[in-house]
Amino acid sequence: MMVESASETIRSAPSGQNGVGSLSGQADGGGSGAAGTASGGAGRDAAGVADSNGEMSPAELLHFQQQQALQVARQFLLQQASGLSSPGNNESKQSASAVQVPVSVAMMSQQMLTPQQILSPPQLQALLQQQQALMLQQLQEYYKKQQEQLHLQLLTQQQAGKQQPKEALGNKQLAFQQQLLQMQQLQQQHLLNLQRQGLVSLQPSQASGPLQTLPQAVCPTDLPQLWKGEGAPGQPAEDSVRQEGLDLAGTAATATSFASPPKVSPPLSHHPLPNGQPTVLTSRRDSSSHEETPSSHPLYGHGECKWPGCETLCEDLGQFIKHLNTEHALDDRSTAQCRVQMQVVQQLEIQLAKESERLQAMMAHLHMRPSEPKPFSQPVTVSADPFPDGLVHPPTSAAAPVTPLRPPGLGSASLHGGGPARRRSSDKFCSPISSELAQNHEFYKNADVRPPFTYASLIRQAILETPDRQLTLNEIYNWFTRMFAYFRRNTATWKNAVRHNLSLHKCFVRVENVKGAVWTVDEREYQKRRPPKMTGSPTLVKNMISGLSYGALNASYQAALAESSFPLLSNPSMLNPGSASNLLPLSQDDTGAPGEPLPSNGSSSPPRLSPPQYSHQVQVKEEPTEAEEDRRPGAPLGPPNASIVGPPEERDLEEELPGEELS
DNA sequence: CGGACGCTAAACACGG
DNA sequence: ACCGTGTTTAGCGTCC
Repeated sequence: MMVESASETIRSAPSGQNGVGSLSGQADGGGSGAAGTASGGAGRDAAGVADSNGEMSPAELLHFQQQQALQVARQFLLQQASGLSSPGNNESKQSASAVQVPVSVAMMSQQMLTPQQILSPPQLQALLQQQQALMLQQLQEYYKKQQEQLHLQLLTQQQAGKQQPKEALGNKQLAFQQQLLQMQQLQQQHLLNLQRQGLVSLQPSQASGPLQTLPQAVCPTDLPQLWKGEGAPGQPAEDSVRQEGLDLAGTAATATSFASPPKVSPPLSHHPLPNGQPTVLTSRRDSSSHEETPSSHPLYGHGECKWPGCETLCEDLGQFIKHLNTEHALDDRSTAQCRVQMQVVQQLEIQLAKESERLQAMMAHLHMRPSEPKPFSQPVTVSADPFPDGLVHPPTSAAAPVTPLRPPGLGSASLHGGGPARRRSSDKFCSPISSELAQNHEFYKNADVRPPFTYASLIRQAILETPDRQLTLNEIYNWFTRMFAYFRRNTATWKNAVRHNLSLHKCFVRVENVKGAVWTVDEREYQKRRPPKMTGSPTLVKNMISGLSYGALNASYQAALAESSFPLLSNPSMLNPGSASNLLPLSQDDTGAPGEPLPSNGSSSPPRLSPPQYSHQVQVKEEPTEAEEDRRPGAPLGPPNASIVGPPEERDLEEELPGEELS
């Protein structure tokens, strides 16, 4: 029964993932599928609105539409907020996720990940962070403005609405939040730009799609194409100019700028304001007052029309105006495009809200930890705990600013909920256990969730965290209970499992000690044991790749490597600060170097990667181990050495070395 | 399908 | 006799 439940849980995890993936997939599919009709449908839709409101002035119409859009956005927000983890109405969720997709590669990748690879919060964060860092450097200024604009808009347009609470963070938080948001936006936009650049050429065909699904699936990324697709020769009209005067114009401008590569500094004013307070007005004013030069119009820049998807070349402003009036008059198409643009903005707003939420969660996690109620009171205090509380505290927050967001939804972890088995999958991916652990330390500690690691991994972790790298069975038990709420129950079961694992795996060596017997880890064996499959596994690799983006891949991979060789290393954060220092040395030695625990602050934790088999690692480990053991006064670690040295172990014989062979 | 793994359960042996 | 520690074996499930 236990097994069953376990497998079930595990299964649930994957399904959840798939769910996400499917969502995105659907969104995508919707987009492409609708391609054929999208333009028509969308256009019609928009047209319908326009028609129905035909009596309104363009400005009013637009305003009206915008309001509607905002409302929708609000709804989305609410839905998202409420339905973050609850199965809610699929549609809304889908739309939400669809919206998210463009937001970050990480997220996207997450969706693509295999079930097992659900990015753990930290992992996700890591990815985000890395990406953000990258983008930040390049586009911070630029996007800052944009974000501000959105923010402003949002605030302005929403009557101090529901979002308030979120924004009601402390100043500090706000600042932090904004930064994060900006970064995220940067990243998002960067992606957009990249994609756009690559896709622009595709335009017509692709453009076709999404309008219809826009409300839900539209992602900024699609816009360019959308625009293009829709952008059939326009109908004559005369109000286009007026439109610009509307908020919408601002919106559109904003969106446009989003869509367009940063390099193309839109006349829009995106000159970075020092204080980062580019208001729509400001930008507008700037542009308008800018001068009479051709580039003074928000929609005009670099000699071309910036109307989404247009890019028509205009020699001067006059010509541009003319172009605007003719090509982008207040007609169905333009209206539709405006709508799209509004939606884009909405999406961004939604995203913003979402990210804000996330940030809050993060903040809460990082800063409120102390006050956080712990479901299970402090675990049994460990009698022989080397690191009393240490384990991760400070490091976690310090080292990983961006961390686990979710105790609630930890990727796979949460899924395991109660089931007993983490399965191989977990095993495979759990080598980076330290990272994962470090980052979700609090979560696991408090949540009755089965950690996605194998017993062997956990045991190893427990042992390695010790300065001496040796623990008595009881200490191991204590570590388990201390680190995981989950193990505060069913003691009989997991303890038995622990013992079983200790006995079963050669990587765990029992050493007679003065005060009894202690267990140590034979890294070499451990590495050996884990099939390098991970590395070799096409699937895994693929997943990794798909799941990781940009530098994340490297980082995570490195982390994985480091981890595999030595968990602690890769994640000093995992250790408590104090203890970390103690441990680090060891690990460093062992690892052979990772002195720097990945700047990623461990956040770069990769999805549970299986520990790559790195021969040298093994070696490294081996050595230290030996030496240590030998030298260790109180700790007689003879046995392990022997095996390491090369003594024929029964078990060893059985297993074939992957070739990582230390030598 | 089979092998490798992982998990749980359980039987046994030993020593305190 | 009981308990904690270790060792083994068996059955099952998952993944490749």
